[in-house]
Amino acid sequence: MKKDDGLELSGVKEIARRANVSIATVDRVIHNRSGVSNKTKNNILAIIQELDYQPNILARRLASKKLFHFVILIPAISEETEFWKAPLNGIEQAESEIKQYGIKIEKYFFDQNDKRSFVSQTKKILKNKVDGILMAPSFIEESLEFIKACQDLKIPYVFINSDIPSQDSLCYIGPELFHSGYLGARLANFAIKDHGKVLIINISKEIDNYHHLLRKEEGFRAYFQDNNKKNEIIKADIRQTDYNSVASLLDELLTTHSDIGAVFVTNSRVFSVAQFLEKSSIKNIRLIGYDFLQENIEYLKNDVIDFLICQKPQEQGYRGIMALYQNLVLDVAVSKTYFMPIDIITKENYLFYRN
Amino acid sequence: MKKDDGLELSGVKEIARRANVSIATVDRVIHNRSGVSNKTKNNILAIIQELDYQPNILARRLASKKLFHFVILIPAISEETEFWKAPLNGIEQAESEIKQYGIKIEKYFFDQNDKRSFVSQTKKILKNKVDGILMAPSFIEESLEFIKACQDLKIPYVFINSDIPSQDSLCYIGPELFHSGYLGARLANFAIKDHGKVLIINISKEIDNYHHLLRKEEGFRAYFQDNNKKNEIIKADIRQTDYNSVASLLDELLTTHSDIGAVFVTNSRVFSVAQFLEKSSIKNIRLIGYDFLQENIEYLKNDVIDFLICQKPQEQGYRGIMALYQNLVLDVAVSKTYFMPIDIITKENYLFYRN
DNA sequence: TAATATATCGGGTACGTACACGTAATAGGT
DNA sequence: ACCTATTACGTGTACGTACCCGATATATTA
Repeated sequence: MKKDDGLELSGVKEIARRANVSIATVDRVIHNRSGVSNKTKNNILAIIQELDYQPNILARRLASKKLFHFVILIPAISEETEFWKAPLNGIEQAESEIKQYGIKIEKYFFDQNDKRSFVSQTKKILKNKVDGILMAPSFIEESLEFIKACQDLKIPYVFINSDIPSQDSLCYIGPELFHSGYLGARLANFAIKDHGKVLIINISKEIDNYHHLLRKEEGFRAYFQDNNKKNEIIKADIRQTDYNSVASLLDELLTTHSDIGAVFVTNSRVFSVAQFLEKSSIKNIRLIGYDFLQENIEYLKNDVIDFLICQKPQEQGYRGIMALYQNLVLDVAVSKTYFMPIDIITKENYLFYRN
Repeated sequence: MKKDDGLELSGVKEIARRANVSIATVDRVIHNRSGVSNKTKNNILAIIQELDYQPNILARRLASKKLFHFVILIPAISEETEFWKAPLNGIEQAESEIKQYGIKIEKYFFDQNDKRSFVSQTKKILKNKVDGILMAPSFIEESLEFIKACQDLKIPYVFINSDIPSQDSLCYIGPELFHSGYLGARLANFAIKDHGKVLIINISKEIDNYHHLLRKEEGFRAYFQDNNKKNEIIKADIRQTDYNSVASLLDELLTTHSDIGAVFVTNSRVFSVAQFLEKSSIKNIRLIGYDFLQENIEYLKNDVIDFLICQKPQEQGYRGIMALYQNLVLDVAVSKTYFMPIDIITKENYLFYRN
């Protein structure tokens, strides 16, 4: 059985036939190149409309010698946290799917605790030919500077995992932080009902990521307010991310406040809190945190962590690359924001979770 | 910048050059066609190995006149439940992505309450040329008959949403039912703690889908057993799916058992239970059920339903078609089972859920 | 008027693969 | 020895698009 069974004609050849011109002329119109009179151009455009011509991507990519250079700029996978391993996996999955279409992905990593590494990587990036960028704009000031350069060079960029709104990015792919915190509060409330205090902990070394955590905190508080919950909310910031610092602060907090029923950790470092609770044999405190990390999963299995909220970091990476691909290669419009689902992971469903 | 910047040669042409034969001979070897001496064949195979030759899918699909016919056989979207709308959406999304690669999808639907419609559709399917099938094996006996015919015709088939194990399907894509019920129990227990009875309700007209629900029930009970929960579990089967039947049975049950704390409905018909609870102004019963249907979401918003468990039916459809595509067109191996994640949907995160 | 520039277009080849067809060499049969 | 089959290849065209290179016609300039 052959492809043309349906006897539908289309393609540049048919357009050329109808317009009584050559294929080359049709091609010029399609690519908006010069060398075509307005009359024939309009005629051809009309025929394209009429036929609802869809270019054959296969033939297009095969014939085109153009090679697309995509660049990613994300935090390196540190010993501190392997969070960024997941987006990288997604990026590599996308890469393997589209590399045969003439797309090359250059990978740049920076140290989350060092702005200068971010800046120096951005400099390197712009030394080469770049068609599109997928980046995590962790440092706001430095990111703004970088995207200004990109705008001048007319290089489109996609934000991943955290957003800088109204910066004319091609799109943002990542969590909606407010509702993420809001859900965290619901889970906390579910766990302890209306009794006991709840503790919010931000564990972050870098002040720049802080607005991130704050937005989650807002959502968290909003839930208790919206639902008229009277639980007292206590907040703690921890700038030193090592275990000992976390432990000593927790120790202090738990002696001051005897009736804490639940702890909400606003990022993936919930495992260090879990470690403390386990070591201290504290079992009457419910714990909620973020991200499908191996360490966190272990405590989820132990019932030390009750809920993990996760937003498919791997899919974020995958979709980020695909957004560039669809926009630049397939010339398809992509939606400005793609909020990831806010997934709830428990001991009972983690086995089936796809990061 | 051109594609061949990397100066890497490959492709049949290069293989032919190295083997000192023509392209056609290489092509014969690649497609395992006859007309090549063992000596040259082995030589060419060795070179292919050495070069790690990856055929160019673009050129392959462009040059090939072969048209793939995929068939889907799933329940029709009934007024009773729009559940199958989601998988169909996923199928159509996949279709739009791969139709340009010479793939056509023929859609067959059957009535979930009528085995004969299933059988008659299977007969129709086999009248035409079919390269692969995506089906929901709702009726076991009839499905077994059908896939026997498929095996004879060497047509690969993918199961979706429910499985018939050890039937040599290309793969199964759908939920793992036991853990799904297990999670339901955890959520129920979370909602009512250790007090009160829990009620399991199977609402299903067709006895054939019943094993489905039973497996979930097993998981549900297992949770309570594993965790030494003493809550009494009451079970109810409802064969008449109309609201009045459901309502009258619930009425009866709730008068007999005064202290029911939570209800677990094993499928998407949880909305009818919700409707009853709302109409009866019963607020002290927590409700857990299945699937992201508009009706269910409304009750989720009203706080009548507490949790919905959902397993991405749309993605199931998408992945089902893609599994066929990858296996038949790209000649890539696909894993035998792909269990969908078991997602928890609440009032706080439903806005961001991707079905 | 002739030379030259510019605008408008067509011919033809290439991308990497599939496959129909032709051809040469060998084998087997009479 | 001749004819026929069979085996083992090579040649060439097609898929739909991109784009180089030229050809022709018209406009501009000296």
